Amino acid sequence: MSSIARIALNRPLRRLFDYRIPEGLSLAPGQRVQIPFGRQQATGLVVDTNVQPPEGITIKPVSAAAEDWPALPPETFRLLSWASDYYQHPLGECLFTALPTALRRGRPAKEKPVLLWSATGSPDTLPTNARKQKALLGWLIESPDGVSEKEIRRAGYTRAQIKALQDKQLIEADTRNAGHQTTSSPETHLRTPQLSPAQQEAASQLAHPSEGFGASLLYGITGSGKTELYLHYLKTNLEAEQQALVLVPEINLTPQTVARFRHYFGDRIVVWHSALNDGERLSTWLKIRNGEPVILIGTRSAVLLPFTKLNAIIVDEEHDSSYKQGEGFRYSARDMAVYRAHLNACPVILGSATPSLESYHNAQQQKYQLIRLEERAGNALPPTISLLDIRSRPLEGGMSQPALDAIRKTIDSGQQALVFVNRRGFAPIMMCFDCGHMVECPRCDTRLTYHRRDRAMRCHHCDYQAAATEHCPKCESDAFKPVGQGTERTEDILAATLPDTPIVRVDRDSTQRKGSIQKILDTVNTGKPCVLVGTQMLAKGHDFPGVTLVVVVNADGGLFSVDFRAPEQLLQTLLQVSGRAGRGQMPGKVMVQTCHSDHPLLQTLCKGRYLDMADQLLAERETGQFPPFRAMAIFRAEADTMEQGLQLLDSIKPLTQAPGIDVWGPLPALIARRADRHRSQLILNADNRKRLNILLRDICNHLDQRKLPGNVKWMIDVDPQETG
DNA sequence: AGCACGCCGACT
DNA sequence: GTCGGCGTGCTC
Repeated sequence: MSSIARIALNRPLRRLFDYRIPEGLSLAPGQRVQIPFGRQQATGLVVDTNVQPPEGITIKPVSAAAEDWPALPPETFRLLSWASDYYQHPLGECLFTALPTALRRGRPAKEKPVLLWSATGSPDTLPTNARKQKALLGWLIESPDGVSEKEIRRAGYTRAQIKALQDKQLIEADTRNAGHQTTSSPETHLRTPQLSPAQQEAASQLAHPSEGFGASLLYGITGSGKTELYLHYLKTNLEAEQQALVLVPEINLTPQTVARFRHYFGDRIVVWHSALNDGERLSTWLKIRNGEPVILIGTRSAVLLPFTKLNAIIVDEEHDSSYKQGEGFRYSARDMAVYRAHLNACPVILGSATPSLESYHNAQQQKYQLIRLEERAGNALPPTISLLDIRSRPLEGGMSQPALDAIRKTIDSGQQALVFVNRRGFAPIMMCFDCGHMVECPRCDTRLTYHRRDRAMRCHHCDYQAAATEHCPKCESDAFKPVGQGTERTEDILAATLPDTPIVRVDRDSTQRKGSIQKILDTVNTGKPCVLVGTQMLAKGHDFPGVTLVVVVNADGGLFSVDFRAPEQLLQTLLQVSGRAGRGQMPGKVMVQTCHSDHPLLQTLCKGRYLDMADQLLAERETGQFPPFRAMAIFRAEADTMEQGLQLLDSIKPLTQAPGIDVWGPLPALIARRADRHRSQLILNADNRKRLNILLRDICNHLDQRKLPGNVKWMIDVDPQETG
């Protein structure tokens, strides 16, 4: 009797398929295979071997193994299998997200050989007007080792010019493999970061990789030098042949961050982020899979890479919500990093100035070791935070007079100021003061944001946009005015108030073009007086040593939100943005404009100790029986009508009735209609994670067997980041 | 997800 | 008469 392999496919199916393993072929979990599937050929991943074949079905044989080693090594395979079960997402899709595109499509696990062009003829035969071709040929004649197409194109030549020379048989391509770039010798990177006494104290508490699994929560206030600590840790603890993973939020993976790591580790540093193309991804993926001793700095999906010698994991800004994938396979890279460390029996360091309540709770429960770093490097003083009640103050474009005065004073004394606005565009609402009409998105239940720079009305929840109008589109009245604050409007007010001062706007619109953020940062880093105006983007990552004043235009959005995470997120944002102030020798000042200066949350904010606020927020979470005290999952439905989605969720509600599980809903989502899809949700809140997991699995099985109208989609979100 | 099968409307 | 619309069902 021949053996059977259970195989997962890259399809949204919650089931696996069994195949006969042909004589002479040996397969192991994680291995890539070619299989006949229906009447097509597909690429699959072996999940199990030696399983009992199903009855009454003719089993087809595996066509071939793509390679004789598992594309997903054991720990990576186990990590993804665990995640598939934990997040209740189809195993095949989970496993395949860990493969680069080429391997997903069944192509060989080999890098495309680099074509090197070299000259075979002389430029004499070229017509005189072919100047570019002549120049290129001249260059290639001087480069006997050949030049790659990438380099040629970077030098300003086009593919057509290469083709023209090739057709005339004046150049030829050599398919010789460029091979691995030689890594610079470790001798050139012997230096180790110098640590302050406070940093040394923190460093001494971190466990060595040889001690096996252990999670540490590094609470380090902004400016305390967490990155030096990471660098020092890796430098002194990671052996030459070992791999390490450093997770960072997308927005923090800047050339500066990478340069800082390269300074100590040279070419041992490799990066992984969304801007890489398929070829670069494959190349890095293979490096990791081959066990090359790299330190990988990467965003969310880097936690899925096939490390084989992983000995340390660092999650920087562990509270950052971008670690949670918001669609499809909705995993949390931070949580998977902790489980991965457990599987690899290595340490994981979670670092933040504003730890998530989840991680802080784990530290209090002694699951994580709490390490504090509460001293700013270089004796910089922490910023002072003050509230500015704007209830009865006249505002100019959202800015109160005291705030404008403070900004002017800062500029006059040769320093820089930062103004934080939580919305891009000019104004979030355009409203008619005659008929009361507000311009809405035709496809979503949202209002359109007015973008004055390009005279457009845009929806921030779908890709809809329309030309802005002078008059009310409904009643033609010219009492048609912007309501509320956006970054563009604040920029205008500041430009009018401070005509001789550069105003620099930083938001998604102003940084869209590649390299534009760098240009902006270069301007600011000259240290000349200027005002930075921007959104969340400003709160994350970048250092502005010249900034001594931070103004928060409006802090009230998160105070009374329906989302239980809103207060935590508000505090984190306010503290992160506050942390931008006063990095140099100048003490920083933060002014928070609010209509609720007596709100306890804002009161505690002024005292500035994040962990005190975290204690307060955790107490509220416990009273409300929210995570991390209970386990939460959301069933989301999406359909052409609200009725269909609610009906589906209503029909599964009886299945959720179990002891220890609270069920809320079904209810329309906060934005009930998005891109013409009606969204609803059923929230499950359980006192026991295991029981919740089993319940979710049962409901999935039930739903898989049911036939639903084609337009109705459902999905599960475990540990949701947003409950709206 | 693909892909085929299938059963109704407007075309050469 | 058939070309093609997308509803349903299946893939070891």
